Amino acid sequence: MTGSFHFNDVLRQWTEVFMGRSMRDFSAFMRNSGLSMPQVSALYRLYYRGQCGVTDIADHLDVSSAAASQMIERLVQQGLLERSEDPNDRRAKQIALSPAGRELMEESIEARVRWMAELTTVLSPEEQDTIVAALDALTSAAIRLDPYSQAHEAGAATA
Amino acid sequence: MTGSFHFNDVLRQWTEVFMGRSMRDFSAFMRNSGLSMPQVSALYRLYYRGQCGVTDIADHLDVSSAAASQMIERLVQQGLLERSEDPNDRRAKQIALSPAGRELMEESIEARVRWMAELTTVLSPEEQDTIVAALDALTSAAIRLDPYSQAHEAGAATA
DNA sequence: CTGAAAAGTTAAGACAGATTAAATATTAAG
DNA sequence: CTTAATATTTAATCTGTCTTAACTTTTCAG
Repeated sequence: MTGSFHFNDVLRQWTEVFMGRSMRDFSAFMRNSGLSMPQVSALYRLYYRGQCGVTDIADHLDVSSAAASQMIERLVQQGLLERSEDPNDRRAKQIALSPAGRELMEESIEARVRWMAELTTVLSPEEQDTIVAALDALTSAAIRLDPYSQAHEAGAATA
Repeated sequence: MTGSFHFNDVLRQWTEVFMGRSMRDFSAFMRNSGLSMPQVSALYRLYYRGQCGVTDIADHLDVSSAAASQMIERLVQQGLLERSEDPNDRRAKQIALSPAGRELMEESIEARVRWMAELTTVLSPEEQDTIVAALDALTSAAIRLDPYSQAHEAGAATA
């Protein structure tokens, strides 16, 4: 049986290492893309939950709808978002990732995947198997505890 | 043998889930603490590598030293950093986390640890053991590939 | 139809953070 | 000692983001 002392110890070490690296890379990503934290947060929100309205973004970022509107406008001009009228309620706008915006999000996730993959190259096949099993278990646990963890599908539901 | 297709698939799913959650929490952390991305990045840099000069921070953030100086000034005023004269070179300043700053960093890491720990509560003891083994292997791989991944010790080197 | 509520945009003002250029203080070279 | 280089700060300016307030358009309740 693995003592819970050891367990938390391992968890903390991994988290420290992972966060240290992620922070560096993420900071560089933001500088390279010229995006601010609220902008990135909005893009991720759209990546994970799909299209939504200006007010949804504002609520998510905890800012006024005016602020969200302005920020979205800049992202639209940069070609990362698409804004269209909601056919069911013409007061509302539908905000969604543009193909370029989606690509940006995918690339930022891919960078993290690449790092993890690189780590495993220095590990034995047995350790790699262990990692697959562990991450698989963690993923399903995360989705069980918070179904919104799953990324939103890209294309429309072509029935 | 675990096929590499399966391996990358598992890696990507975990990364998506993990990043989605981290992004939400991290964004909230920044809003709650009132910090910007460059500020957080600077604080992490100091947490992981310890005290350094203004120019080091500037290089790390890829901004001018004037920008770093101004940003550090705000963080000093907020009580998160301490700035002192370098006794060996009185042109230079030594920037370090204040106790409050260190506490803030530790708390942000702790939040991530808690989330991971919470995930494991819905898993079996066997899965938990697998996770310990996997994260342990990943941590050592990360440190082997990039020794700077390890966090800097808090106290001075006594002895 | 009329008025209230809702969704978003626009405008004006404040602040953070970036840049460049100039200034200060200290160190290093000759 | 003088000059050049280094480390940081200050000033002026620009951009981005936030807020509040005012405004438009559309929806919904009577």
